[in-house]
Amino acid sequence: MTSIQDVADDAGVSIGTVSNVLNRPDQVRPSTRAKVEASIGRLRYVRNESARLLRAGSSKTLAYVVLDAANPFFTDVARGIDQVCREQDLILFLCNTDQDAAREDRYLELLAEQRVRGILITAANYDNPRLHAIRGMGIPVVLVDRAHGPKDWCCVGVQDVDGGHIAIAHLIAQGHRRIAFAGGPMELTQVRDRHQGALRAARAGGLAATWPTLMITDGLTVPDGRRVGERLLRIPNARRPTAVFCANDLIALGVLQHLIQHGVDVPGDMAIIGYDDIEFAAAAAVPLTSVAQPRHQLGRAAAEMLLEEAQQGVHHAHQEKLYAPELVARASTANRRHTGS
Amino acid sequence: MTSIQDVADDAGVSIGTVSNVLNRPDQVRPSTRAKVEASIGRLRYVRNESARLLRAGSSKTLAYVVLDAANPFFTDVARGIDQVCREQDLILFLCNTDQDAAREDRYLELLAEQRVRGILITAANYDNPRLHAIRGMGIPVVLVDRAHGPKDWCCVGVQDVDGGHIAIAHLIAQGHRRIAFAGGPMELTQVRDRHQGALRAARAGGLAATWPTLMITDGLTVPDGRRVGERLLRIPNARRPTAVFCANDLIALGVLQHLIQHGVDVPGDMAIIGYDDIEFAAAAAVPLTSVAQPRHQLGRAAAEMLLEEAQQGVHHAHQEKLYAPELVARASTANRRHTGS
DNA sequence: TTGTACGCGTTATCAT
DNA sequence: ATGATAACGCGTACAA
Repeated sequence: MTSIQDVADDAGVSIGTVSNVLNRPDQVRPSTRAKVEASIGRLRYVRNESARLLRAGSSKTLAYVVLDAANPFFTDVARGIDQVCREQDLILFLCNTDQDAAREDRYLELLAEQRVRGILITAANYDNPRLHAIRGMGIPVVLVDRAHGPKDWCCVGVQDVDGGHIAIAHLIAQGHRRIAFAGGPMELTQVRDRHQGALRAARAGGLAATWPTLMITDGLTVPDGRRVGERLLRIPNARRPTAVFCANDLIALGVLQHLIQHGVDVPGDMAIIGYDDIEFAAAAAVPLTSVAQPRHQLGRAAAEMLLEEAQQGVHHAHQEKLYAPELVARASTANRRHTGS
Repeated sequence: MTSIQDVADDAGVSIGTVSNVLNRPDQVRPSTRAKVEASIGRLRYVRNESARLLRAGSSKTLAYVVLDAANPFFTDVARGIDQVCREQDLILFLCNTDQDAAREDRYLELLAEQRVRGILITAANYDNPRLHAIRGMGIPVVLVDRAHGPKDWCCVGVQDVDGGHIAIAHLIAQGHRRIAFAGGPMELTQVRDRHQGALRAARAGGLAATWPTLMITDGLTVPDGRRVGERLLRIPNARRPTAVFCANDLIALGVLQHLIQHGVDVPGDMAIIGYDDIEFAAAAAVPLTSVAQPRHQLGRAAAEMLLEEAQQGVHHAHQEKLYAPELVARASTANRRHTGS
C-alpha cells in the first residue's frame, strides 16, 4: 500500500508538501502541485482515513441507527439524511437494530470506537447509558422520530400523540364504535404515543366502554400485521371491531392482506388505518388511509441539527423540531353506514 | 477523551498490559485484569478504532453499495449480509448511489480511504477503474446480483436471462401476443439481461413481429412505473399491449397503481408481471405475479464469499455463485381468453 | 517548502 | 508466566 511518503519521494518533495496538496492546494505552487498530483495518480495513492482521523480528530462519517432498515419509512428518512451528507461530502453508516436493544448497544459501541462525527438514532432503548456516554465523548447525538425527548437532547419528530388522535377521530367520524389498536412492542415510544393519542380520541368520542381492543405485536412488520389479521378473525363477528388503527403501515398492510385473503370486505366489514403513509400504502389492495409524516424533511432536519451540534461543540443549545402529522384518507376507511353495536 | 495511557496510569500498569486485557485477556492475571477493567469502566474508556486499524491493518467494517437503498429487494439482500456481519462482529456501511455513477465513484473513494475490510456492490458502472484499483489495494470486492461477471471477480447473482425468459414464457402461455417490456436504464446489467431473456422467449414464442414494445425508464422506482402506466394508456386500444413485463416490482407496482386509478382491469385488460417478488408484491391492489430471487441467500452468500476472500488474501480463486429465478404466479396474470390481435 | 512532533493502540522484544 | 518498553503505522499542522 503506497503511503504519503512514497508519493513525496516519487515527486521529489517532502510529505508536508504532499499533505498541503491534499488539504490546502492553493498554498502550493502550481508546478509543484502538478508534479505531486501526477505521482498520486501514478502510484494510485489513496489517503488513509484512519491516520487522518487520528491526527485531525474529525471523522467523515455519520451513522443512522434504525429499528428496521427495511421499513420504507426509515429508508425515506435516511434519504433525507443522505442528501445532507452528500452536500457535506460525508458518508453515512446505516445500522439496523431490528428493535433489539443488545444489537443497538453493540452498534453504539462500535460507532463510538469509530469516532463517527455524529449519530442519528431511532432507538429501541433511549435509556441506554451508552447513549449518554457517547455524548460525553463529544459525539453529538440526535434523536429521530421522537417528539417529547428529555429537554437536554436534540431531536426531531412528529407529534405522535396527535397522530393517534387524528386516526381515531377519523374512524369515529366514519361511524365506527368498536375500534382496535394494533402495534407494539409498547416499549417503543412511537407506539406508546400513538396509542395514547388514540386513547384520548376514543374517550373524547365516548368510546370508553368498548375501547380498547388492544392487539399488541412483537414488532412492526408485515408478518406481525398478518398475525393481527388472524387474531381479528378469531373474534366472534358480533364482538369483532369494525375498524383497526395500526401503529404503522407495515402492520396495516399485513392486516389488509390477511383479511382480503379470507374474504373480509375492506372497508365494509373492517376499516383499516395505518401510519407513516409509505409509498406502498397508496398501492395496496385497498388503498390505505394513513397518517403521514414528513419523512424526508425529518431526515434533513435531523442531519442538519446534528452537524450544527458537531460544529458548535460543547456549548450548544439542544433543540427540538416537531412536525405535525397529517391524515391521508383513502379507500380503506371510506365512508360507511355503521349502525353501532 | 481518555486514552489507553490514562487507563494504564489509573490501574497502575503499563499500556501493554491494558492492550493485553483488551485483546488477549487470558494472558493477564485475573486480579490485574480486574483492576484494568475497573479502570476502563470508571474512566469510560472507549477504544480508538482508527489507531487500532492503523496498526493492526484490519478493519471491522464492510460496505454494501447499492443502486437504491429504498428498494425492498436491496434491503432484503442487506439483511442477509447484515446477518453474517453480526456473526463476525462486523459493522455494515450501507451506501446508496441512486444509480448515479459519479456518486458511486465517490463512495468507492471514501470506502477505500476508510480501508474497509471489503466491499459488496451492485454497481451502476462495473467498468469503473476504481473498482479494479480497490482490489489492487487488497480490498476484496464481491459483485452482487450479477450473473455473468468477468471471470476474475467474485460474484453472486441469479440467472437474469432465465428470469426474463420465464416471465415472457408465462405471459405467452396465458395467451398474450402483444407484450411490453418496461424498465431501465439499459446500462444496468440486470435490466439488459432480463430484457434479453424476454426477447429470446418472445422469439421462441413466435412474437417477432409484435415484439418488442419497449418502454425504457430512467430508473426502477414506483414513480417510473406510474409514468409507464401513462405511456401505456396513451397507446390506442387496438395496438395497446395486453401484458407488460416490468424489470422490477417497483415499476410493476407503479404501473398497476396508475392503471387501476384509470379504470383499467388488471389482468383482464392488462396483465402485469414484475421481478424480485418483494414483500409488497403479494399485498398489492392486484396481487402481483413476479419472478422471485433468493434475496436473503444472495446477501449471505455474497458476504461469506467476501470474508473468505479477505482471509485468503491474494492467492484467492474467484468464484461465481448463481441461483435460479422462480416464477410466483398471482392474480395480476391470471388466466384469460385472449383472442389475439 | 521542509522538517518534525504528535495522535493512539498494537505487537514484538526484553526484563523479571 | 507476566509485565514493561519501545518501535511502528500514516497523515496533519506548525514552526522554521
